[in-house]
Amino acid sequence: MPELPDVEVYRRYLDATSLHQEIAEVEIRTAKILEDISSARLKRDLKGRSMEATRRRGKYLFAELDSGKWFMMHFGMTGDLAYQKSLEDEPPYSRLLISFRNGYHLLYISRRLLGKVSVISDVEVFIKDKELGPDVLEIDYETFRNILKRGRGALKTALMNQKLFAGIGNVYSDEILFRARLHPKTRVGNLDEGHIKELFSKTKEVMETAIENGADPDKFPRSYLLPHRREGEKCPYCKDSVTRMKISGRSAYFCPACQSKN
DNA sequence: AGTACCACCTGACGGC
DNA sequence: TGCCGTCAGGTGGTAC
Repeated sequence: MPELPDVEVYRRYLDATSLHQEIAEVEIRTAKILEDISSARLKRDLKGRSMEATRRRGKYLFAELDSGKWFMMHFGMTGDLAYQKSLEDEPPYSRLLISFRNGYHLLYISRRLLGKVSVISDVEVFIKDKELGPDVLEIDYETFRNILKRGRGALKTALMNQKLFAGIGNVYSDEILFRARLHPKTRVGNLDEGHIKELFSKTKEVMETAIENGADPDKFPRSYLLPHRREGEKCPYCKDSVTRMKISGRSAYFCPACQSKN
């Protein structure tokens, strides 16, 4: 479930487990996850190296190698990391296996193969190539407002546009809109300063709350939409029914009573 | 330039 | 039980 909070949790996990250890072996089980790099090249770039630090931009995770290059990870819709000693209980869909000199292994897991890994030389260049907007965990209000005003169509679509804001995906955009009490189809151009302030603070609040709870939906406050994000479930505020609506190809869940259209 | 839809994959789940 | 359609937390390409 990798949106910004999930990837931030992975980043901290990587920090806590995998830094400063020499990579002894690399095994690519499914080459499909490689982005603009060959299996041989990825192995050459990782073997004998160690990860020294991590960075994240939106849903992209980067680990700096002691060579100065960066190991890039993106998780698609189904992705995870696992650090473990034994390979006996290896999780399914492990696509990349990094074995450290200490005997432990880091597994990159991707069921639907929509994620990508690579080695890049410059994170800033990578961000520029992908045209990623500012990370919403770090963005300040002025920037947030100016970017949002550039948006045109549905508010939900703008929030999820990684070129405007990096990090918000389908689930958390619904949560932000629910907490800001705005309809997902609200036209961006119709927002007033009060709406934008509310969106900014709810974006921060939702991201921070999600990270604090390990991006685990089961740990979310019951007053959030996420635990009730299914068609027909009761809205935690007004007991009206949560409704599903397709917006630019994705399912938006919202409460039609609480989230008025502007 | 912006927006909408499909493709990429592998399931999980509900209805019949 | 089994088959079928739909949906699933992302992104990039293509067609307007």
